[in-house]
Amino acid sequence: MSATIKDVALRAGVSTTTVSHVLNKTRFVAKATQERVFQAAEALNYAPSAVARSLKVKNTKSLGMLVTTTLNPFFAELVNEVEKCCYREGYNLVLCNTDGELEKTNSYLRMLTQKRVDGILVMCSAYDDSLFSSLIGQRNLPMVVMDWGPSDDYVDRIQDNSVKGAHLAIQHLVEQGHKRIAYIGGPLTKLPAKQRLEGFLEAMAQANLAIQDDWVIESDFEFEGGKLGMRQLLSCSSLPSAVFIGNDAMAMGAMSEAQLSGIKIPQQLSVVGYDNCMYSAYFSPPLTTINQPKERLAELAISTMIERIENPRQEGKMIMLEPNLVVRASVSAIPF
Amino acid sequence: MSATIKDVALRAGVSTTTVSHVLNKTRFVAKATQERVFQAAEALNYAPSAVARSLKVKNTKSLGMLVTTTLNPFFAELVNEVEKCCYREGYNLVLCNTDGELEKTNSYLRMLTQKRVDGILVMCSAYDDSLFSSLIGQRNLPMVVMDWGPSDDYVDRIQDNSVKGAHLAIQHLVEQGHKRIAYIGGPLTKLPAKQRLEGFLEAMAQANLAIQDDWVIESDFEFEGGKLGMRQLLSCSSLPSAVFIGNDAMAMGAMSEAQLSGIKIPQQLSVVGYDNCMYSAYFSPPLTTINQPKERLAELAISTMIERIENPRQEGKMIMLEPNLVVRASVSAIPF
DNA sequence: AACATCTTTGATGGTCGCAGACAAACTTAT
DNA sequence: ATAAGTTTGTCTGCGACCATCAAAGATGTT
Repeated sequence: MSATIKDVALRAGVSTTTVSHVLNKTRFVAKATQERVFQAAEALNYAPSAVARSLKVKNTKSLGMLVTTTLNPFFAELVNEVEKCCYREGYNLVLCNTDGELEKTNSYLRMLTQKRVDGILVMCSAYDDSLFSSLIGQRNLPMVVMDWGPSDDYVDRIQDNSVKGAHLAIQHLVEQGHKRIAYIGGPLTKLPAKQRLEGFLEAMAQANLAIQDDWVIESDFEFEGGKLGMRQLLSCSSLPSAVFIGNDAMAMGAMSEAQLSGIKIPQQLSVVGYDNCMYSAYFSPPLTTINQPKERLAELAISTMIERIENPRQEGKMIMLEPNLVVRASVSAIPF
Repeated sequence: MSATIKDVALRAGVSTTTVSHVLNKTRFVAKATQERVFQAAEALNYAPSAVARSLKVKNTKSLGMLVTTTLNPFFAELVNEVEKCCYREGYNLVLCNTDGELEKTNSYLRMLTQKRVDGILVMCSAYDDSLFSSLIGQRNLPMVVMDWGPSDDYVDRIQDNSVKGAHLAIQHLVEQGHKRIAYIGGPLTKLPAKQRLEGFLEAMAQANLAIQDDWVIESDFEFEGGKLGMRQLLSCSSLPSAVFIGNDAMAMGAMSEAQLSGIKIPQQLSVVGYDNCMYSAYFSPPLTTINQPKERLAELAISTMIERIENPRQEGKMIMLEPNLVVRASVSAIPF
């Protein structure tokens, strides 16, 4: 099969120790000897076995990432950023889509544990108890969970401030003169969905605006869910002048549905999304939305992870990220 | 740290061999003994070390995937399908975005080799010679490359039939009465871009339609590239009645730009995309596009991969996938 | 010149956790 | 008592790292 360190040593006429040392630059070796080693390695197309190495040094330089689904553009962008950070830090990323299935999640958790990844990034944004208990079984393994909060002192948590994000959205609409505002959100089993609804409710109350019951709709954070949500909204006896939508994917579905029904955005209906996915700048019209700092999120996740890997005994940190409003063209001002 | 097989053996009062055998069901062990082993494993929270195992059995049950960027929705969807297949087959997927950088690609190639992944899926769709030579250095490693064709007999290749896809698109436009057709394509350093252009040219010729030079635009397969491409197209002295766009991401950018300029789609301008990404159904209007069978692509890639892993000596296969047209609402018929 | 001491460089063998070839112990049958 | 079957154990090696040891060369001392 592939050459081992022994083969290289043999060919270079030195000991394996020497080979190891020149390859890892772990102590001084005579120039000439180094040269011989390099040549031998080259000739044999030698690639040191990370698995043997890992067995000895007890780390694998790989991280697992548990994510609901990368089909959602927000997650896709986040994974992209995480991958970039991992690469920069010399880690490999093993991608695990849970598809929201407990069994798949558990199975992956088991695999990752056995493969001895150095840590696990969790981005499932569900606060389901059963998942939770799966996770704590792995307590020994460094973990940072984003967008979700098992109240455990030994995992690090990173959260976007979703209730603030919702406030920002509503404030913007109010400033533009909107009073009749609807909401299409994600499934309440997910923390961000819950928080965004909460923020919506709060902000509406703060602005002294009435909330019409059939104008707050729970959907699923997917394209199709947005479409369905909008259809439901359009079937109401009276229509709002604006709608805040829990994420950009649903916003896209919703806008498509509205426009198919002949509704002009933003003239007849304003919409604000959430996430600021890349493509939301290319909607027709470009979407006004709440930005989640994905790059920052990924960076924090990885740096926190690495800190924890290097110092496993420290207490769990909790990091809060601040969203901000990105104004584009999907909200119109209402004249008084 | 974590318990080893030895600890389990000790606690269960048996040899490590027995533990190994009951855990792997690799030979008969008396019921009672099994029970003791399971209990011991449970009590110690034992998770067998896949790294030690891999060292011994010489496989890692993980695959590497080299992909330009998962920011592109098409790749994101493909990766998603690939991940599903991997999971089903008991493999882990390590995600490697090359971002089109040779250095990153090489670095990842090295890492994957050292980590002893069982195979590498390549989806860079560049036919750059330098990348090519990086790859053949890894000749020993099972590889299936999609969307790209290093003419090497020892790697498997899967291609979508992009020239046919382009034909389909143009035929559809022609059938709807279009004669003035433009094209915005991807960078010609990528094979699919090249093939789609080729198909466009062929199909136009077949339909006896003239090709206006400034109506064929080379862009970059990104959202923004589509936008820029459309801007360029709109600056032409005369406008086409339809445009075929090399992928859905660019189609989105292009449509957004056109609509921002007050152009009605499809009334004033028809557009056909390529890829049939999930979200293209939610454009305004929903996009007529060429479907690439992503699920099938992923399945073929993985099954081919596994075949090759099990039988490394076989000759390289070449598999061609057929695209098909998905009609939605972005093309209008032109009355004669 | 001969010996001691220090420095530079190379070799040896144990270890990580597991699998599996080989074989031993213990039953039961003949 | 021997053969055949059942159940379990011993031992080596996978490929790298590393602490320890050893040899050779350099320098100093008498």
